[in-house]
Amino acid sequence: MTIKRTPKRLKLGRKSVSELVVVRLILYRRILRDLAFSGTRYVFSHQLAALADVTPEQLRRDLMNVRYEGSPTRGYEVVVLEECIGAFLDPPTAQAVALVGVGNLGRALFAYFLGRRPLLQIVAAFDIDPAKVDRMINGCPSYHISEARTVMREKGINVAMIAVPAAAAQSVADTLVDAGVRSLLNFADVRLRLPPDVYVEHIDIGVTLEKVAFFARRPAAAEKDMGSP
Amino acid sequence: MTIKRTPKRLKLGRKSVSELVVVRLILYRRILRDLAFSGTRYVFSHQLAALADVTPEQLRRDLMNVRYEGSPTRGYEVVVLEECIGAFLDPPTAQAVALVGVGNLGRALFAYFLGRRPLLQIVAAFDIDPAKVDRMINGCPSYHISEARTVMREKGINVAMIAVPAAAAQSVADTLVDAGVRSLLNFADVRLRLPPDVYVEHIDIGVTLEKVAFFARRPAAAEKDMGSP
DNA sequence: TTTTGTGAAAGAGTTCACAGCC
DNA sequence: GGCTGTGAACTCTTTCACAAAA
Repeated sequence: MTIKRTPKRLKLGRKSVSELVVVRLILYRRILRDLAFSGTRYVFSHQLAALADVTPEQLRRDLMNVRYEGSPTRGYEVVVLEECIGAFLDPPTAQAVALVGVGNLGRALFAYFLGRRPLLQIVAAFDIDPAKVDRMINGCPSYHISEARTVMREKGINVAMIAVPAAAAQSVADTLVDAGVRSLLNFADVRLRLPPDVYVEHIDIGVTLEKVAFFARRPAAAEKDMGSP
Repeated sequence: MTIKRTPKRLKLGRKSVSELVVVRLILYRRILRDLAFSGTRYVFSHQLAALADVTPEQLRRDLMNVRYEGSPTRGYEVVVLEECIGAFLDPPTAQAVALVGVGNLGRALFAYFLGRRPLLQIVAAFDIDPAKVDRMINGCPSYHISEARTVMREKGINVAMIAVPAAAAQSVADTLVDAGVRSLLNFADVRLRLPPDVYVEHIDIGVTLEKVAFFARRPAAAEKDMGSP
């Protein structure tokens, strides 16, 4: 009966993909890498789905976004599928990442990225503490935050991680956006207010732990996860 | 035409609430605390919604889960609403939390919980490194992981955070479940396979950064966030 | 057979739109 | 007027179920 029409959401880039699909594709690829490393040649959707903790139907639907078809007899060829997902996900060229805040969390992030992820490298760290500035940290130069604009333009950085105390996060984010950042990963437990063309992802540890504690006292009903990323 | 019937998902606890609603309620409460601290007495839904980066309609719908009604003239009374959300979210008694892995990330987590969150306290830390075991870390005793079962039973811990290398995470998780944990927050970048009555939340930093990097190179379409937690 | 890829249906979550109230 | 609470509509996501393939 309703004659409504809400066109909305014109495709972005080539074809519009939801964040949920992107996250799962990233996850599938990681699992495929492990499989390839352990010598597996082929996987069926139900096997890969089990490893990723999703249903086989969901996996297959997600893979429709990638240009690759499996064989009904052998399933998916591990390395080929991994490459096809990569072709979909990866930037044409490596992306440089900045890290702001070199406290415990910042150092943990450095440790995380040591060795892996050649396409995403932390190439600059920032802080305000004079003791942490103008040094090399895990092979990466650190600067005072006041130099952000210059350094980030120079190195062409457009992705940054914020690992500073909550009180400083908004001002740091403003500085980064001013320095040309397009996309942010924020670990401080404040919601950042930024221009709509900047993509922000919050990893809110406090909220997440409260959530986990909340669901720790449910009756006994099995509930699925597939949560944060 | 289809005569299908899929009853499914019987309510859990009192009334079934989705994870998304729980996360947002936790977020609203944090913002209400800040507002109360800064002396604000009343908020309208559109103000609180703006601070939480959701629509006013969504905020109001989320609040339907909480036993509290606002006034059309003054909006919501900050401290009262905060308390009502607390009554919904909080455990009847404080919850004890364990932390496994006292590396950089583990120490960052300690720093995170210093002072705040009186209802969620890290009361035991575990590691395998002899240098980190049988000491006090931020006022919290640390034990070898082999003592987990005893210590956790003794202290009645049923929530744990896993901050160990990926290779060790599954085995740690198995140990914890054996020790009676009902709910886990996992920071290692592996998907844990656990019995369905254990609630698991993954904070997968690698996946999340790849996601952020992916969305850093979108055309220019404004996309909302409200992501991981 | 068992598996893949995919329309179609179901289920979740969000937004619209309006009644009722101050 | 401007606000809240909420049924109804809408949109997004997942699951079902089946044709086609090897």
